[in-house]
Amino acid sequence: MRVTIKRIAELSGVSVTTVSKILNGKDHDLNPKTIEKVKQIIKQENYKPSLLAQSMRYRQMKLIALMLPDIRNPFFAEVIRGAEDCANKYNYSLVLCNSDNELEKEIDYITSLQARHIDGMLLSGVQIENRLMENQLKINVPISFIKSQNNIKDRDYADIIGAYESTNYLIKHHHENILCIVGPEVFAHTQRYLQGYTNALNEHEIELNPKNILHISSYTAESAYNESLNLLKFTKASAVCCSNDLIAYGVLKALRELDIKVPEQMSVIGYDDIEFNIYLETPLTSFSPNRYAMGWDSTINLIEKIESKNLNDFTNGINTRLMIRSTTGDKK
Amino acid sequence: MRVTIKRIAELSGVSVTTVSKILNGKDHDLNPKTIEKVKQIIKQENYKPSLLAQSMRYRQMKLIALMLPDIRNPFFAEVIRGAEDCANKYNYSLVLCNSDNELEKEIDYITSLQARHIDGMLLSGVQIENRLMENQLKINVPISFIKSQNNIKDRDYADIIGAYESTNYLIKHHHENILCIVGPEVFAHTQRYLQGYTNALNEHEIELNPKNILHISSYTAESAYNESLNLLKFTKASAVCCSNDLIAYGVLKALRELDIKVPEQMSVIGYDDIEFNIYLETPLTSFSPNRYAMGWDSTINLIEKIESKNLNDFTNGINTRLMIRSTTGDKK
DNA sequence: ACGTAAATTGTAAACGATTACATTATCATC
DNA sequence: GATGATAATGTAATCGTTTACAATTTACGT
Repeated sequence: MRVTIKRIAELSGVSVTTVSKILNGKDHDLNPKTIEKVKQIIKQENYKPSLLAQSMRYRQMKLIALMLPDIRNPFFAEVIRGAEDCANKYNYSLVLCNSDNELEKEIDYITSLQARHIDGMLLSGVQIENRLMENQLKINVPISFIKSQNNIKDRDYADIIGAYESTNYLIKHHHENILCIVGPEVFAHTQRYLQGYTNALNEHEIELNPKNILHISSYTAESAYNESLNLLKFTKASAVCCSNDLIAYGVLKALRELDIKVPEQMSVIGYDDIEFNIYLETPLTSFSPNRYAMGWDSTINLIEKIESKNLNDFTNGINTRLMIRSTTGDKK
Repeated sequence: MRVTIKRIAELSGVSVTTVSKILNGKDHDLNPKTIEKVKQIIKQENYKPSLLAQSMRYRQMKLIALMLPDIRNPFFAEVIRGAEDCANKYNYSLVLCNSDNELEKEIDYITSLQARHIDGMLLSGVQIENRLMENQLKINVPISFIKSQNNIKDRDYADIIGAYESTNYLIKHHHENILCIVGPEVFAHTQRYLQGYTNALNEHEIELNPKNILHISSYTAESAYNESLNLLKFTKASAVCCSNDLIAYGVLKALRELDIKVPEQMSVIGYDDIEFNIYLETPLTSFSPNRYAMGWDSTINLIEKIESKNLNDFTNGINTRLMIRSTTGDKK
């Protein structure tokens, strides 16, 4: 049986009010002797107030839900760490929700999470993201989208910048015919990546060739491998921008199979810069959005909304940049 | 303001009892008309009972804590998916706890999680694992260790089998001088891996050379790289067993740097078989413990303990096996 | 010895659900 | 129309906290 405040009160021979006051430091009007005695018993019984009962009173659970497509995408690991460390610092716990990119699952989660009295919600790469932003769907708790910077303008999304800088880099290295392989259109990330790609082309007055854009059916290496083989076989392009590293992995595998040399015949750029890039045959050039910071900052942002106050605890160095490794080179 | 059972009662002009009975299907003694009316209002108001209040009464939160060293280790992603899918099926949510291999953090978590009224705890690769198994530490909720099979005998741990089969495979391919690079001793996994390695050597009457065993300071590629360089430079061994894939990655990097060819001069075997293995330069031979099943089965095991009943919902195909790829070969 | 202010401590309601038990309504029967 | 059986609904306690407010005790001046 759990030790309750009532039991502590009994053992100390005082009322629960007194114990509660001591627990919450509101003991200015209490006899120091009483305080001493009660504290002693609390320690002795190793008593910890029930977060459940507290939540019941305060109507907040100190619980944040983190919804993402699939934790197996290594992109998320680092983001989650950032989010968890931050949540923890402010006494929140993180509940994990894998949506598998299924809209139905996402909506199911939202309903059941609200019954759970979560205090807020972190969203990354989920389909409802778009709907929520357009206010087509209502959630009665604060939400925060995981992106590389908070309080930023549309133009400053890391996805846009990343795609822009990647494409730009390739153009600077004399590539003109550049493929862009991205995930399904439903994702905000996909759309922003494409936008960055388009921006760069426009800036250099290169005409956008719709055939150079390939939407694959999911953000996995397998899809990318299967679905890009055909395009890569016949393309005249000399470079590819991939909207995440997993896609780049699939593409690299396909290129290997087609015996197209990287970077000699084809330059490849990923996005996310997951740890594994450095262990690859030819380490992958990739845009690094500082995922830990993304997780942390979005969480701070959320907690600020939940508690309606300024925490001023954002990471300072955002540090997004194109990590140039070995899959990219000058066009011959 | 949240819709409560009280509000539903008011709107329907009945008492909360009546509503509660209807919600819980205990409406056999209620007037069908009343039931209809109340159900209608529940739907209209989109009312969901508060899990919090229910937990308060039933004293269970439908919450399971999952503690592991670091989610960034890709080994865990698949395990977590298995655990989450299973938890979800039985209406539990998963709370994530990264312990960073710090005993202090682990113990902190345990205390704070109990205040949170978690119903049970899943543990994987944490230091307290040993202490708990030896009953040096008490937790007042059911716990379950994530391992490859439940209800199994000591000899059947996947770690032991994996190390045994890996070593065995190397011996069969004429290697006799085999290194074993493992993580810190505090981990149960480390100990079991070493045991499997030793078992295999014993079986073939190869004497164990203590110098062939290297404990590195953490389960990361970086540690492995830094701390194995020296050993690899001077060793006469022709093969290495690594107690996880990250270690193998570090070792591969070191070997590349030392210009030791894999598998011609050195065979390398990992453990975990993380997805990335197939994208490596020379895809890594690795023992695959079916991590999804590990997550799922351990969770079933836990929920069975929590609810004291048999769910009979274990995955059937455990399917652990040595995935032979390109980092291993015959000794010349 | 008594009133009063100050110092202590306690009572009870609230948070949102569930449920044993009590109460009220309905109706047939004598 | 009183009685009792049955059907339908409601009361109040409980889970573990917090807190506005009430109550009690103590100290002190007259």
